[in-house]
Amino acid sequence: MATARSAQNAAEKRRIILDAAVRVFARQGFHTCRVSDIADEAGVAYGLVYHYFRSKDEVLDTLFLERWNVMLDAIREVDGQDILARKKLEAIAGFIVDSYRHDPDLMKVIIVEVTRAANSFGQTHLAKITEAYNLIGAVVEKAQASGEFRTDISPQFAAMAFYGAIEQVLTGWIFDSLPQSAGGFDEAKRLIVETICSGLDR
Amino acid sequence: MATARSAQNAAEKRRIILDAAVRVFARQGFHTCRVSDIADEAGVAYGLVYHYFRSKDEVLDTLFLERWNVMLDAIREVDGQDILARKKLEAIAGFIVDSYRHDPDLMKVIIVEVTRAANSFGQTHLAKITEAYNLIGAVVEKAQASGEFRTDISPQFAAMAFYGAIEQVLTGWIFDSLPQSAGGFDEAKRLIVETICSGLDR
DNA sequence: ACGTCGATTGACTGACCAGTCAATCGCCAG
DNA sequence: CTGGCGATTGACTGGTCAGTCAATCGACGT
Repeated sequence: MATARSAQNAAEKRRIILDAAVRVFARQGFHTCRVSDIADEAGVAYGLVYHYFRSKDEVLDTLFLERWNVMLDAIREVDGQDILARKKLEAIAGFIVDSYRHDPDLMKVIIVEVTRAANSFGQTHLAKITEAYNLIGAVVEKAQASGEFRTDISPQFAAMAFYGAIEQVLTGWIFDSLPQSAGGFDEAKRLIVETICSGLDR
Repeated sequence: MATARSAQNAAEKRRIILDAAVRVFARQGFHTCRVSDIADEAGVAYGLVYHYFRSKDEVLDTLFLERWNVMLDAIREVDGQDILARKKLEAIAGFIVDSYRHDPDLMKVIIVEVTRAANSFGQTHLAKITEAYNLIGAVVEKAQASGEFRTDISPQFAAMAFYGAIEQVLTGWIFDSLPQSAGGFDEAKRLIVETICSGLDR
């Protein structure tokens, strides 16, 4: 039966190209790399990239949306749980940090080429990106309503501060402005949440 | 006397091109715009851009370094004062927010095209960017030594969280993910410092 | 007047690269 | 075996632009 096996092969090839693209984008950057670099890295012919994707852009779009949707689902799932907001923020920060630990190249691409590049690609995905801020904002808002968080900081601001802190730490790791010590990942989760929830004051 | 007047004219022309570049970069992004767009916006001939700058890159480099050095000096100046660290952070956040208020286009270019694009341009300026983190880290470190800040959060982390929060808020304004209300700028300074120093907990 | 020299012009070139497409491959059904 | 069809190939095209350069301008000193 041709259909099933070839469908599987097709999906595998597509994945091979996507994975190669992650490595190439992470190494050279989206703008600086050529489509032929992706093809070479994947070990396929130039034209095959265009068999599986409409354009170079679509490759990056796919990578971003795949991962970002997983993250949005994770945040929604966490928010549905009946736990303290601080625990929710810990889980969210943990998810993002673990994403980086598990596949630093992919996270580098998403952050550097999409999230932090709202001018070019981010523009297309601005709504999706903003969705994350809104979900985090909702966590904060509920915590304010329940009395867990103070109410004189707008949830949207709090969300930006929280997400910004995480992204800055990842960016620091990505570009070696911040040392990645051995047990640094778990330490990082704690420090981020601790800073945002309890503050630096003694 | 030719020298003085022409030197002034030259400096003015250079400035006209730089200012035009800010508008063009902010509107279209560095990668997407052409050098001819800058020349058109400045009302000069294409070739003149290359009389004043070695390359398109050098135009962006100049814009970034001009502003970033001012900021580094401002941070150093603030840190030299004998005030609470919280006041120092307020002054630093205030300086950055005011920079945005005063020239949103320039800040957009610096953040979007350099600071948050460490892959392409940021790589060149990584050392300069990191210098800011280190200066902020030093503020925190001293505050820990004096007992003003808790000592279980590394100064480097705190600096990243603080700077990340600010940059994320500016990015939110830049791309309209975050509403810029009328008195929002001063409110923003307060909220950022309040969040990082005192935390969200009630 | 006139010569000099930096400022200014914009047409042109060379390189680069995304995307196309006609040709070939190879798997499977009949 | 064979025909069909999707997968795969990679040479080629068209368009885009950064950067060059020879020509012109014009301010100023003599």
